[in-house]
Amino acid sequence: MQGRPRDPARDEAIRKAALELVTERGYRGMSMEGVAARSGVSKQAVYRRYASKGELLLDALDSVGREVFPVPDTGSLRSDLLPMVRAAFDLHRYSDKAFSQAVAAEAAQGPDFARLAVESVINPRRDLFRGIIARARERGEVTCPDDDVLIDLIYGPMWYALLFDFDRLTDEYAESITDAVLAAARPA
Amino acid sequence: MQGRPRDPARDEAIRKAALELVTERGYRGMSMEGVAARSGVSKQAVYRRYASKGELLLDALDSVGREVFPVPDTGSLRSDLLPMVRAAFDLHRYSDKAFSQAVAAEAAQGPDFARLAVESVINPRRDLFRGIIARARERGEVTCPDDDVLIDLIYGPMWYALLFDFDRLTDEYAESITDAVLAAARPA
Amino acid sequence: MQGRPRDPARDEAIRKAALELVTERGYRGMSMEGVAARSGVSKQAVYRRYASKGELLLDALDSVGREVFPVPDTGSLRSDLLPMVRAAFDLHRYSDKAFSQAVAAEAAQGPDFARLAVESVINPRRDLFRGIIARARERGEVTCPDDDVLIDLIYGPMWYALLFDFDRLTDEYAESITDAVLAAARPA
Amino acid sequence: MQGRPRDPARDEAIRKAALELVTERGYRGMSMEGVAARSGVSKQAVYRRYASKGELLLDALDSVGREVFPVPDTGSLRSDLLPMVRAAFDLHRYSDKAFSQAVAAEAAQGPDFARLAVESVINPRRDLFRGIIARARERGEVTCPDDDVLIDLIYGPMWYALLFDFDRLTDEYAESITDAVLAAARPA
DNA sequence: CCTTAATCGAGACGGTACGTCCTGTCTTGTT
DNA sequence: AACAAGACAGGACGTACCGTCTCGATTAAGG
Repeated sequence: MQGRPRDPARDEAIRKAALELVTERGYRGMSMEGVAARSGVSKQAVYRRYASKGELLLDALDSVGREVFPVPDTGSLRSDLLPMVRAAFDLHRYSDKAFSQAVAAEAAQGPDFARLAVESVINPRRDLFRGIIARARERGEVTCPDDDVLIDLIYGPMWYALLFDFDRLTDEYAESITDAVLAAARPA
Repeated sequence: MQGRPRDPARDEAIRKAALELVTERGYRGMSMEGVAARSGVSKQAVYRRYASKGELLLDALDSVGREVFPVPDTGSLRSDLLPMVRAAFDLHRYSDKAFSQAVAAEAAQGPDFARLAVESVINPRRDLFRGIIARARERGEVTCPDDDVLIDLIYGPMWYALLFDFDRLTDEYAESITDAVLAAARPA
Repeated sequence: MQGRPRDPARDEAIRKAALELVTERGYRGMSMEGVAARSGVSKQAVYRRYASKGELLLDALDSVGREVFPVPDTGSLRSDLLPMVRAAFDLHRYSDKAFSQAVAAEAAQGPDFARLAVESVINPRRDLFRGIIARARERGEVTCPDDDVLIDLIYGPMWYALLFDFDRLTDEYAESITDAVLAAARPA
Repeated sequence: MQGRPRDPARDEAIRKAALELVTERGYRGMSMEGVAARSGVSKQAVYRRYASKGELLLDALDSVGREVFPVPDTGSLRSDLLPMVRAAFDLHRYSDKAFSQAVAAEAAQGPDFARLAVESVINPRRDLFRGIIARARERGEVTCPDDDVLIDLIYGPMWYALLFDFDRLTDEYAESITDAVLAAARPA
């Protein structure tokens, strides 16, 4: 037997409240208590779904209609990469900033959440770049052995900027980073 | 000035307790309350010295006998860079890991601490690389216009790994990153 | 009437669980939740039968095979009374202690349950003594006008001892109380 | 060293709130949370003073200006006893009813509080009668060996009536009980 | 030498959030 | 209908820190 099913409307309300709170007031301002209050849901209903603030955070993040960014395939690594990097930086510079900082805050507080975040947020995003790099490698545009290092060169600086609130994720910066990746991909 | 002077022994005890707690129990396990208790000092004595957990964190970090790493000057960018990157990665992989993660956690929670951390920890460390790069530029080893991007290529991936608890800050990784910086420094 | 009839096995299981819990863990340890869990019955099934913890308590109490104590008729008030008082004290001193204390706790918390308890537990027990006293009155052993006062002299001290956990309900005490009742029944 | 002293005004406010709540809403309506809220004091401040609802209850009870009832000494047991019994019944019939029922409820829920209550409330009240009985014994008005039984004959029925919400603590009842005590004190 | 003023410990204080438990109701699908 | 399962709002529980605030007791430097 399976009992009364969870009310999807509540799922929704909880995620919405979490998103709002984290956006408006940052990581510190999003409490389980606050989420319950704002969503008009009992604390139990929140804890039934999420054992911790972190889980809720990730699920809320997931549920945001991650509009799929079409991975480009132009035949040139640079022109494939640049718009992707720009899009990533833009996203984290504006709409997702508070959110990503919350993820960073939680991740830095313990490996449990870190693992979770890697699985559900970090890796999927990294994967977007793997196809591009693989194709470029076939074309001979990439000779360095390790794809992951190249991806680290993109996301590393991005999270670094997010973490310390550098106001650096501009289009020019995206270009600089892209060029660095290109250089590293095919070292002299 | 008059009145009873602050007891330096207490300064020390507080920093020590903070370090111990953050090392043993991570960011979450270091509370002002706990620091006071462990150091055998009153809460007031802590707050008199540090307005916030963050300030204490940074000061404790500062006070760790930052044994000055002698910045090398070998005449070649690669051989200057590599030991520095290795040392940085090593430090954050072992002794300073919990501590740096605490800094990350706090920084991600608000711009106030982020600014503070940049000033007292992030920038000084970046500066270590500036001299190296400047000398290399004079020798013609660096043609890319922006030093900061190069430094981001080092520290970005490092903090990224710290943040999400990647176990990646090995010597090989230091070499990969160094090579990427070299390639980016003098793009084809 | 239509629909599925109630399962008597569940009636039984519920009462049993209630008795066990109240005996093992006292009033505090008997929750509707706990009863449902222990009896392997849904909470709804419990609430369908009993609107409140109190009702369940009383019904469970009732259902305990109240082995009927044969009311004596020896021709003398004292020898009728004494075994009855002893039996009552004994019962509440041992097997029924936790249970009666639970009834007391619930009764003290509101007049609703108090009324219920009086009806289903208190009065029936008082009635046991009425016949004895009536017969004694006919024999001229009782001259005081009010039977109820005499019964209060028995049960009052008993519940008082139960309430404040006096360890006083011994056989000697039963004798003392009986003698007091006798004296009060035919005052000088 | 002894730190900041507790604010007596808060002591007072807490007790007052507890009294009000228990009077207005009964035992069930008095929660630690509610007391804190009504008294405008933090929950901590309440828990710092009282480890449990019971302790607070007793202290609040104690603090009520128990106007000392002058123990009479008229030379006759009956005329000493009657006003005392009347006063006791009256008190518990009116002003103290909710309060005493709360004490009963808590006492019935566990021996810890029961012991506490006996010590601070039950025994002191019993002691009021000891002097009277002792004097009467000297005068030869009391021949029964045990004072405690006589006192049980008074307080037993009283708490019994309180517990099950009998509306019986009238002046006539006080007289009946007094006469019963007299009879029991000097049995034929 | 004797104020004067900041320090010290201890710990109270109002808050806020934590995560758990129970109450009594309700909503599923199953029997 | 009753049933198991379990979601639900609400409310209380007792605990932990936060940062501020009294206390009375030191502890130096400056008058």
